[in-house]
This record gives sequence, structure tokens and C-alpha cells, in this order.
Amino acid sequence: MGSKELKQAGLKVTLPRMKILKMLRQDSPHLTAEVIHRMLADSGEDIGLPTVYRVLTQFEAAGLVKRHHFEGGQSVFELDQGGHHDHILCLDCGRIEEFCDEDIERRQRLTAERLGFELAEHRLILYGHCIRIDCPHRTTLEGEEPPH
Amino acid sequence: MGSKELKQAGLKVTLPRMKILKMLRQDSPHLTAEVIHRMLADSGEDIGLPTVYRVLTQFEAAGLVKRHHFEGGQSVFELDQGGHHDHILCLDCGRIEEFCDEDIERRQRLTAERLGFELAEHRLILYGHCIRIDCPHRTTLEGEEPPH
DNA sequence: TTTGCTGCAAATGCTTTGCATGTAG
DNA sequence: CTACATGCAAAGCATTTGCAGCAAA
Repeated sequence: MGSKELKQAGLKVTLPRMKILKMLRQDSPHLTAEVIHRMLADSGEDIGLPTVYRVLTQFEAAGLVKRHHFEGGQSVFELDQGGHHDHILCLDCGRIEEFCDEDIERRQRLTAERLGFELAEHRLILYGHCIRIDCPHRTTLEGEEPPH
Repeated sequence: MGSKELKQAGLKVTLPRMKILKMLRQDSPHLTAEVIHRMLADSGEDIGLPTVYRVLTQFEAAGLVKRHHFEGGQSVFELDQGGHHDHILCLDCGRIEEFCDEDIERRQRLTAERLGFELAEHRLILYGHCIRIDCPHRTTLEGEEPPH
């Protein structure tokens, strides 16, 4: 399980690669190298941060993973399960959700065309405050502001 | 000229600040710290890279400038002349153009709402190939592909 | 004169690389 | 057995910070 796509990508099936692929699948599809590294350490694996980066970079080259540069310095790696989508992320709790809006996609194509570009790629990120009960944003607000 | 907005921002009017503000206005509204630094050096000014970063960071805090994280590691600083817009940039020649599509904006708000977010900000970047005569992309294609 | 700015050097944080050892195929 | 992976230490970048000297107000 997982070894198939590794071989397919021309990569040897090794423990770090299996572990990391599994984490992206089972724990979260959006992870930083640092978080992966810590999670591995926590589960007793002694895998170096450079190895984590190397594996992720190879995954990226193989199309298994996409690298994102959200605000905050660290790269976020996302399991690429095909199917384009954009992201919305919460400024308070860091939660990342995916969405795809065909209207926006179409309008982007039109815009590029209008400006004389052949569109190759795009990145759309929405930043906001999510309305989850467990989001620190809500906690902070407690009784401070009347509901607008 | 320029000293007004500096004072207004609570910043002393100094040579590095004036120079950098002027460059963003007269040379290009999109510049990296490194490019600014080199341009200053070329024009005989001995201003350190750290100072360039400090000035840009202060400008950012004062709302005179926006910092962008396009692909490629380096931050791009943009003169903020009010008025929201997004960017399209050419993968071949690096050209950056601005645009604003009210349909896309509206759809973003709806999307955020639908997902239970209070939208605060967003970043949309289109990457493509521009059709300029002087763009390296065209040069490369010479006689290779029939026009689609 | 006082507060805030600059230059330089050094530190930081994220990511990559070099190299000797180890291991999958 | 051979080619490729890993671990560790060290290097690389972009960016920030500390501090002594300087300059704007």
C-alpha cells in the first residue's frame, strides 16, 4: 500500500518514503517538513529533517505532492490526488480547506486571454476567520464585540 | 515629493527612504530587495541590504508597500497605491501585470461564506506565457509549433 | 540634544548539499 | 553486487537583529 506509486515513480521503497506518504494520507494532506519530522520522531523513527525534505522534493518531482508557499516562511506540502483546487485558510487556527469554483476558473482563463497571456497555472488563496467553535478567534471574541 | 507620506507615516525623511520610494514610483512598482539594492549601488549610493529590508518593512507597516511571495524565494515589494488588484506574471520574462475582476472578487466572497469563513484577504496569481515580441518564450518557439 | 536611522557584522530560519555508510533490488 | 538512500554536518539563501556611530528634527 503506497509502494506501488513509489515504484511507479522510479523510487525505491524505503521506510522514510512509506512513512511520509502514509502520514500525508492518513493524518493530513497538508503538512510542513518540520511537522512531518516531529511526527516521525514522536513515533520513534529516527529520520533526519534533510531526508524529509529530500523525500518531499522527490515526491514533488514525481507529481505525488505539491508544494505551497503560504504566508509564514515554511513550505506546505500537499498530497496531490489529482483534481485541481484552491485553498482557504484560517488566520486564527491555521485550518486549511480546499475548494474549487468553476466560475472563478473560467474567469481566470478569460482574464489571462484578455491580457494576452497563455495561462499555465494559478494560485488562489483566501485568508479569513473560520467560525468553528474550537477556533481561537472565537475564544478571543468572547463577550467583547456585539455580533455585527 | 515623497517626503510628505514619509512624515505622515511617522518616519524621518532620509536619503535611503526617499531613494527607495522614488524607485518604486519611477522605475517599477514591483521590485525585490536585491534589485533595489543593486540599483542603488549602480547609482552610486552606498546603502546596505539590511537597510533596504528595514525600509521596505517599515513601508509595509505604514501601508506604503505590499509584500508578495511569488514563486522563487525572494519577496517582491509593490508600491501600494490603494485599489485592490491581483497579478498575472509571465513565466518566461518575469513581466508582472495587474488586473482586477469584479466577478472573481464576488465569487470569492461567496465561496468563503459558503465554507463558513469571514473573508479577510486573498491572493490570486496567474502564471502564464505572455505573447510579447520580446519575450524569450516566443524566441524559443520560432518555427517549432504551428499556431494552434 | 534627543530620538531615531544607518552600516556592518553576525545571527536566524528554512532548505539544500557533500560525503561516508547502509540497504533495496 | 550496484545503484540509489540515508544520516549527519556543513553550506546556502533570504531576511532579521545587535550595536556603535550619525543625522534629522
